[in-house]
Amino acid sequence: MFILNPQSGVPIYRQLLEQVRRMVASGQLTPGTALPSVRELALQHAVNPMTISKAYAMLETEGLLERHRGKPMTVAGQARAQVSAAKRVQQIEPLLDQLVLAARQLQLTDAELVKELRKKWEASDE
Amino acid sequence: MFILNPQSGVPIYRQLLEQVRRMVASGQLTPGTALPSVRELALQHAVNPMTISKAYAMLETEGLLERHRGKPMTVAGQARAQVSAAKRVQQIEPLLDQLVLAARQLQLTDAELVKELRKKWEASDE
DNA sequence: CCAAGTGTATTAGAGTACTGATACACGTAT
DNA sequence: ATACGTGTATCAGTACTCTAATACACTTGG
Repeated sequence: MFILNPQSGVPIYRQLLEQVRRMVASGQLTPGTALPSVRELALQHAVNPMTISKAYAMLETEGLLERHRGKPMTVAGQARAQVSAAKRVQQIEPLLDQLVLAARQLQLTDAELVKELRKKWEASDE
Repeated sequence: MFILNPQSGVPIYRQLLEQVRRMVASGQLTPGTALPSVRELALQHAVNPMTISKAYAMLETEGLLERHRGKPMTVAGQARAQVSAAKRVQQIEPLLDQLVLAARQLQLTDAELVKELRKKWEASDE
């Protein structure tokens, strides 16, 4: 359900935060949906359960998740299911900034960059 | 000369490492070129001089920079000036992977993604 | 020579991220 | 009631990142 890479340099909890935010914003996670359990995610990604739990707790503070004792965390009712495309685009701006900076410093052309992006896009098309 | 963002979550020394690598790979930094001094960069970005020094030291270990006592670090002679486009493209793969994952989770279309990328590209056109 | 410029070694400390072990409170199915 | 499923609090410890304050060795320009 989530893709967590402990080797990427990006803290695991932050990867999880961002991915949940995105999937709620896009409506792939709708209000009421139960999230994978802390222990399940931890086992699956060879990560400590508390790392997951803390990420979930932060998302609850944000109002994105709801906590029900003894039951799995669920997507909060107040979490707007479908955010406008414009607002969703805002969430990838930091990544775009990083990418464009890197491509410029490598003196790639915009054509090369777009070509590689399209290639990756197709490759992730399951 | 370099763009360092202490707030980005990516360690400063790593941002510097990557940017030097890219600019050497693209030939924007040629063998013999002197790099900005440790103290200059540190002042400019409100960062501790040792943070810069340590990044430089790592780049020397990599063979990308050369150290001359009492003089600025320079790009090493062995550092291949112009790496092939194919190899340069490899350096942005992790960023592309992150971006595509994010865009998919946000359920953006490839058209929207490419459009935003082009927009950022133009905006960074100095 | 001397002052100012290079990079660096050393040591100390703070803050964050993550691990690991343990224990607890609550809900649900049997 | 029992067993198992949730999430969580706590405490300790490790590793990494960055800051800070010194001091040193070297080169260059006056």
